Amino acid sequence: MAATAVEEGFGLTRVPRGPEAAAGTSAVKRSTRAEQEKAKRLGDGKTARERLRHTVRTGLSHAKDLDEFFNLLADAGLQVETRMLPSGDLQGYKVALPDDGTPVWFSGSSLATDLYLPQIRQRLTATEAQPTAAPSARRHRPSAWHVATAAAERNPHHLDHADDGAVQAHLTVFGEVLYALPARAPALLQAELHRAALAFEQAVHIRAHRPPARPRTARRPEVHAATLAAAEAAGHNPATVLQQAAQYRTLDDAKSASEVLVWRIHASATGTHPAPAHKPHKLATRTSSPPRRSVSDTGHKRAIAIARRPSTVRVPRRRPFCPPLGLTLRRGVVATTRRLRFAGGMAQSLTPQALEQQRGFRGMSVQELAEATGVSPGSVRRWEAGTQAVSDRAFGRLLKVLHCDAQDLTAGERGTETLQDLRRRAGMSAAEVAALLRRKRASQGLHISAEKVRDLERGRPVSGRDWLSPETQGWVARMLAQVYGIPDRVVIDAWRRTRPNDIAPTLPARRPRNTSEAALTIWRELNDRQRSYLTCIFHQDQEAEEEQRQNRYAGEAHRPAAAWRRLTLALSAPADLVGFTRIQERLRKAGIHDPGTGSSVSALDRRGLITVYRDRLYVDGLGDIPRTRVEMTRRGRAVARAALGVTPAPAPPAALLSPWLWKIVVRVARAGAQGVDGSLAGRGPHYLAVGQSPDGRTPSRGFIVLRLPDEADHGPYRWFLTDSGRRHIADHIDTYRSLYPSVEVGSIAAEFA
DNA sequence: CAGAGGCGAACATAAAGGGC
DNA sequence: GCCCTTTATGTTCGCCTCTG
Repeated sequence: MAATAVEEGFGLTRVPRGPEAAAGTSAVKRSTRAEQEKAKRLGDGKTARERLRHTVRTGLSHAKDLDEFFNLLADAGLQVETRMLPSGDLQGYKVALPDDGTPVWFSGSSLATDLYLPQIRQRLTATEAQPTAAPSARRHRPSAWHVATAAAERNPHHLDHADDGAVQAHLTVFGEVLYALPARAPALLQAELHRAALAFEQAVHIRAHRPPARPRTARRPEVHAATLAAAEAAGHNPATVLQQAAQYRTLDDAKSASEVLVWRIHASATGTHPAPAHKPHKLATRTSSPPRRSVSDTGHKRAIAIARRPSTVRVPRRRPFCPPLGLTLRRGVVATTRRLRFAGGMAQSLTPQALEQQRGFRGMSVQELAEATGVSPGSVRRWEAGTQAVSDRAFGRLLKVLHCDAQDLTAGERGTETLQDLRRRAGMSAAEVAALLRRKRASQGLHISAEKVRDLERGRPVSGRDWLSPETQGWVARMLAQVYGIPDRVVIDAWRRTRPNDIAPTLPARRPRNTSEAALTIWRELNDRQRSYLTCIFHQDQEAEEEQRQNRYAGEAHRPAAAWRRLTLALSAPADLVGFTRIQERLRKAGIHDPGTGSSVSALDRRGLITVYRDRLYVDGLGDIPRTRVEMTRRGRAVARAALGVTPAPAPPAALLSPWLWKIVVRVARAGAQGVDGSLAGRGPHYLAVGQSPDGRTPSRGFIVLRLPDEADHGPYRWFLTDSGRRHIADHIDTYRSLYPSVEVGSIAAEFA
């Protein structure tokens, strides 16, 4: 029903083929099977055609004319060849990836219809013909980000009111903006923007045409998947997503307009900001709820089974959108919706349309996906039809094959994972995990079985006396992290979400490093002078490390170790002109009054305790003078520590936040129901917010979330604590207060104590 | 119009899940 | 740990659409 409405509303029925269909659209050309195989062989997620299409489109979006266009392609490292007519006019072009073998050429039209040379020429000409502002006005024009965002905000109006051609033009230009953005965006946003561009490319492709006189059912995967992609990728339809995006955060309240735009696009596409249940949904809502294990009146956890005999209830051929739980139409018959059992109970379940969309994006047929995933095509069809859940093992393989994140396939978001989600992502059954855990020494005595793993994941009491202690649970959490190949903190957070009423697991303390006898032996072999040098350099190194730590706490950007560990030892110039370096000062205090760069330094270098760098430094009045810099090696630090009896400061337990992130969490907690405004738009959200990821791979902590304030149904979104964040504060506030006394917790101390 | 490929449905079976 | 139930998956068949 919903699908029909969307299809009718947007004419998303079928894309005409052939040249007449291509005009004015950006229909992409699918990669051939051979190209996909080659990409797979090379361990590449993308085929050559996809890479070229992206690069060419990016170049086009930056170019003012054809010359610049070809120059940009060459600058991007592509091999470019043009064909000339006898008249001297350009006839066409072809491109190939930089390749040490025989280049495989693709003509522009074989990448996408809008990359055909006449189309490009037409577009560039049209761009040139645009009236431009007077030069004087340019000085005051708003930033490109503001312009782009404003254009995005106007798109809903165009979609609603403009004619078809104009709509297509707006969408094409917006798509080009999306392609151009990554080049200008901060590095951490580039991946998001790139994904948005790809999603939009698919969406625009099928928006182009009104339905033919005789409605037909889309059959081929690219057409159907793209239809869904349009709805799905853009939060179900382009008009709604853009309207919604415009209402999220105002540009003016954020430090970075680019982040706001990315946030808006991402939030619209993934439904990051679900309106509270009591409020009217502003997003084109997913009509599906993640299928959940139902609980009967008796409390007996038994799901309503999927019909084993579908002869009684015919499943419709197509269910583009998951029906709401409750009632749904099945070929004119009202029947109760059957809920999937989904092997994980509360696990984030696969969204059928998301799978179909991801498969469509990659141009894979059901057969191909089934082969790659190691299941039968029948299973893939049932997953996409929503009649069968994906097993834990198949889910993990699916993520690998589709090169996507769990959140791309499920309604779940990063930072909301349960223990079972983590296992499904790793593609393991409970029995496999139990077997792997049993092999670990730390699991001895725990008698880990698949049943205990399941009990743990369901929040049920785990049998066995040993399981009660937080220390044991900490060990289990760490072993799970090792088995799944993810950081401890991810498991700890998922553990707390899964078992909120338990005591938090305590991660095993880091073992104090033993003083190495080998290090002491090296120390004994040094003469007094060499020992003094090593000691002074070590102290200076530690001082630099502490300075660096303080700067980081103060919010300064991360600097690579090479930039601050390399210490200046000496300048070859009279001391009365250039003074002494800090290391030389230390050496003088230690009684070495001729602190030069001679044999002692070389001896330490030879033993691998320090690395010596020699270069020249320009000093006013003296010109270029030789400079000697030294950097301690790990071995050098170990020797100095062993000899001086210094034990490194214990690092905070892995599940705790850095002072910087703790400060953010405290700030959001202190704001309470008011929330914190968009000024939080730094890197913090990547580590802390639901739906984000610090590294594009592991989930964020999920401690804060951007949403409308309670009781508000419009206006700017603000940051609030999640339950997970609240629990984390309650679990660790005392530890944090002693670890980071400079972070003022204020009123929340009483609230969370 | 024939063949290929995609898809849904029906049935059989292996495996996971749950109760005791 | 056993046994029964439930569910995911494999296999096969027939229908539909597209392509040449």
